[in-house]
Amino acid sequence: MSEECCPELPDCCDMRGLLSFQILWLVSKKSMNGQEISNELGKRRGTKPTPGTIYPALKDLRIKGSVNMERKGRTTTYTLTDNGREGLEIACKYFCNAFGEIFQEYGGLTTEK
Amino acid sequence: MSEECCPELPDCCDMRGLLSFQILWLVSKKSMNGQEISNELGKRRGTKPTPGTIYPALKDLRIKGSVNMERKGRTTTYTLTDNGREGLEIACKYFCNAFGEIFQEYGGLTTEK
DNA sequence: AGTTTAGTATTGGATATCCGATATATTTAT
DNA sequence: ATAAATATATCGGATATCCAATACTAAACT
Repeated sequence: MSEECCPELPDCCDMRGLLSFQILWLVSKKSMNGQEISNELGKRRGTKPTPGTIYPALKDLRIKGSVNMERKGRTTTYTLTDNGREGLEIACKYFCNAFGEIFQEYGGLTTEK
Repeated sequence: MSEECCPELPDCCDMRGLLSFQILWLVSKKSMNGQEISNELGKRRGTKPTPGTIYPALKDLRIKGSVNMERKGRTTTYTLTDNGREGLEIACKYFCNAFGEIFQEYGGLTTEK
């Protein structure tokens, strides 16, 4: 088996969305560059976002003031701003309120394999 | 206080997405008409989707074969198809794999108020 | 020096999700 | 019968999210 599980994409409904939210969540755990963020997203979503997806998203988050960019040589490190951390708190509340029941009812079933 | 909590929308990131997934989840619990589905979404998201949001989404799900429509008088009742139920299972797996950690780390904190 | 690789970035095109506005049909109320 | 309310539906416009393709820069390699 591979190192991480490989979630299949359903054909019943669209699973896009919440990319910027998930980026903020990941960056809140650890400041990372674009490739590292893409890798973390790939682990969770099954497919790594392409450059045309991830870099515009990061640019928007910078414009919103949610993350800082610091370029050093070849890589750009993204760090959560204070503003971003406050917003993320609200976003997590919103997210858990909207989707929490799905985990409570379904989430526990997949861990016991 | 009001009957349901009122999640605030963050300004740090976009919280759109997964509408069709959430509709399938709701309909899997109970066949409903458009207004009932909108009301359930409103409870979870804080704002009810407008007709311009919900009806095109339901139409797409019907075209995909995930739900059936049955019009009776003024209302149209939406029911999950077998195909939709299979897809929803996959979608839940995908969703929990992608976002589960956020609940595990954050979700429990909001229930104790 | 020259080549390759890694990381970043933009462009163009597609789709889903959002709203506000408008419209229609059915039911209920007057 | 008429009016009001309910439920459904479409249209136009905006934005986020997705990909494929292309391009650029800095580092590493030969």
